[in-house]
Amino acid sequence: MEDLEALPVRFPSRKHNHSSCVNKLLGDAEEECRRQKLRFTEHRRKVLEIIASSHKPLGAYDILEQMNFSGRRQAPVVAYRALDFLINLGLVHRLNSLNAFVACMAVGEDHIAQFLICRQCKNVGELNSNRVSERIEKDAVEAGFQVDQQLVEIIGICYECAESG
Amino acid sequence: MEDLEALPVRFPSRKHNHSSCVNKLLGDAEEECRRQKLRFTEHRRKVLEIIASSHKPLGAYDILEQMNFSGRRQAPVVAYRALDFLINLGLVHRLNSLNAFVACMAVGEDHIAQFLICRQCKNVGELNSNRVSERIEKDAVEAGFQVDQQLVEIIGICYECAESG
DNA sequence: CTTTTAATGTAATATCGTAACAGTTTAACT
DNA sequence: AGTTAAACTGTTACGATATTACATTAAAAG
Repeated sequence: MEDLEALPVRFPSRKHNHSSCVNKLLGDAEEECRRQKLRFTEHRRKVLEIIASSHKPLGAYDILEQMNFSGRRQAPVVAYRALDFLINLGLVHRLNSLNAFVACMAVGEDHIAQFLICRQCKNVGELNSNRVSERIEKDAVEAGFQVDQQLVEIIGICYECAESG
Repeated sequence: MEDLEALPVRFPSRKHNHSSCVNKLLGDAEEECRRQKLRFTEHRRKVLEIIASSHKPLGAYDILEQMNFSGRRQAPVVAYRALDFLINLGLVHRLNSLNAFVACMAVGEDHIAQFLICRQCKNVGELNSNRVSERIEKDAVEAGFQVDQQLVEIIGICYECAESG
């Protein structure tokens, strides 16, 4: 499967280093907020940090649990508010099939997010295939439908889980 | 837009007659249950009837409300059990983006369901494009991912809503 | 007709998400 | 700086969605 290494987008490997994801995302967030004159507050930073530290989707209440930095238990709405903000900024995606959230792996690439969800290791990758989104757009139009938003979530097994049985 | 009339699959028109949908679906259900030696009980029939009577997605609790035929309020689990059964049989689909359910419009056609959800009239159609599902399959494989299940939900405006402003 | 499997009834509870509103901080503008 | 407007936070309560557990009943298979 060596040839796959050359592909532009690939399911994230288990070995890969998350801390670089986190740093990149936090940097992107800061820059984007500066540009749009939005406030990158502590809650928002913390939530992004938590989400970015894993490629496994996290539920809002999982995130909430990890927000106890001041010893206090936060109300759910705190997590949801930060998530809404980050989603609007395109830094976080919501997985509708799991009621869960993942960090965006393609910030600034102007993509229509499409997700690959491994049901074994639970990691999530982004497919983000223009060929898929264009095909959807064309076929929908043929069916008499004008597309605003596409939701593509693909459940299966990633190559690493497939290899390790 | 007359030429669209010739298309094999099209977003369901407002004018179209639901009672034929209901009858067809109930017939399919009975036949399928006979074939697989499964029981098509009252709850299951009722839930299918309720869902099939509309192309608008219904939440489990909406369905539950309409199940008060014996004057008694049923417990949520009653609706969920029937829904699970019908989904396994392929007679009902779940819309993850809405936490809601619709009747299948292509029973027995061996399709991978893809949904068109009109955000104005709330009706739902099925796109069920093989070109889309094959494109997804191919691109996922290229990304090192083996597909088990595809989830495609497309939000937008149907042609009738678009025409009427 | 008895055994086993499937379905139901019922209560309780888990999980996910939002509304409402008072209080505080920040930015923007005199 | 002082004032105002906008955005963010804290807190409580609640609404919406979904599942677990277990006792009971009904149906099918032997």
